[in-house]
Amino acid sequence: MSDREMIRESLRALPHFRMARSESVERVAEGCRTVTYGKGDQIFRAGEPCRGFFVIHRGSVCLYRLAADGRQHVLHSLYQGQSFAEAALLNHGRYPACAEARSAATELIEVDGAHFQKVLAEDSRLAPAMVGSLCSRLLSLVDRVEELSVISAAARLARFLLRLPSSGPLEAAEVTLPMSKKDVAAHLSVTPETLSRTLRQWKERGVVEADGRRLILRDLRVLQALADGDAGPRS
Amino acid sequence: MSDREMIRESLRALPHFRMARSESVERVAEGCRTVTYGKGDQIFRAGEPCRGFFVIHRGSVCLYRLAADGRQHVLHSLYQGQSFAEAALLNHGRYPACAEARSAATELIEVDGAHFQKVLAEDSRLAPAMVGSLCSRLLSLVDRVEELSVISAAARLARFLLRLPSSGPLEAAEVTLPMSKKDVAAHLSVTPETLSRTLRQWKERGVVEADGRRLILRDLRVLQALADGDAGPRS
DNA sequence: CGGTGCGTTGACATTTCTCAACTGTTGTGG
DNA sequence: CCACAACAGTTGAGAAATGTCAACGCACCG
Repeated sequence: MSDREMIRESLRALPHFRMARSESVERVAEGCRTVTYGKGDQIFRAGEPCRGFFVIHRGSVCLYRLAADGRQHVLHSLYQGQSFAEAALLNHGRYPACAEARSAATELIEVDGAHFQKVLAEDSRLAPAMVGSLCSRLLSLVDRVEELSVISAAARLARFLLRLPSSGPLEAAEVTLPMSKKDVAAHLSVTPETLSRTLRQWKERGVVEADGRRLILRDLRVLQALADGDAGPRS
Repeated sequence: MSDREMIRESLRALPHFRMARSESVERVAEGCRTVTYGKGDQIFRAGEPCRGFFVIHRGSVCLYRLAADGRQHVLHSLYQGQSFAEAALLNHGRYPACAEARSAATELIEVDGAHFQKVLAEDSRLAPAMVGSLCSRLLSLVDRVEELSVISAAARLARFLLRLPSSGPLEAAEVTLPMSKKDVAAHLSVTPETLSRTLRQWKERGVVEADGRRLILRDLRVLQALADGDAGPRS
């Protein structure tokens, strides 16, 4: 598959453009190029002027901010098929956070900002298509706000696990972590230590079994209760 | 001012429609009605089908979710001139949270969902105008996610105070809380006790002076450092 | 073989919440 | 006008959740 075709495919698969005419997508694709990053490479920094937005074709990316004390705080982890920085492009003109590749050979499609805005202005059917997906992004952020403000580390982890694609029988779903536990911890805004301890407790109670990144969820009911914010039995 | 005029005015002032043609706004206004709620009245509940979205003409509203144990968790506090539930309308068709009036005589404009979507589809200039404001809403949520995941209760309070409209000299800005301390606490996702204690500490250190809802910020530099996430001097 | 980094574990510090008590204010019905 | 209820706000004591620091095993990689 040529680069051009690949770009068209990836764009078409994006929620933003799923409702758009293929002609519109075609035009957007003209303003794209592919870029490849190595693990840990910085894609952009908070405050930089916004050249365009990105679609992940392969690999993974994380968005983070730097606190005053220099620590990274992960706002979002993104994977294949997701896009980021559109909101920045269509508003600020500046990136609100830093972005970094989290896998080796992370391949991104960079959509040129000026070109995209031109297409957006000229093609009257593109904007309505985007409104829907922006709203859905908005709602998922609302969920995240709730998660962070409301619920405990254990509940966040339970939710995370239950949302992973699972295989196996209903009463013993098997899931595989899509990233290292350290990164899972960062994604959930807890320390790796807390995550490790939480998992150990669950193992001791027979709620999960663990083997590296592969987990077997033995008691979905308990996990669901934890995810819903029930404190769960102490000690 | 007639109801119709009031509605037009309020809509025009909304970020969503600031870039829209006045003809578009006119059409949207046709599908609106005003509703008045008393303090504590429920506007809608999470999961209900979405009749439309709302603009606050007077008063205040909070959006919250109910945890499994029945406690309310505030996701957002909203005031005059703000709108809510558009994202729900343009996606789910269901409200993702509960909404409640927080002031007596809270007057809302209810924009009929079906009518609005019709206008959105027919008027090709409305959607582009909305894309911008949805993006800005998105960015403000990203900020909120960062706040909640990153920073301490004291830092959240410091940020909150520094963002309030202030009067007085630069070195002793005076601000007035826009709601009860209890509600401020809920907005910041801390308990009223924690808020009270934090303020007391600051008073003892001479950083702020307090008189009910009126606060004098005596040391903006310290507050700014706290807001930036510096831990600040212990004890 | 030695280094690097993840994951785990323990001891401890810190932050924040919970529960309970008490105060002061406000609004209401008698 | 007063007694009283209701509620915001404050304070204290103690518990719970989570983070910090340090140590160690283990796998992977040059």
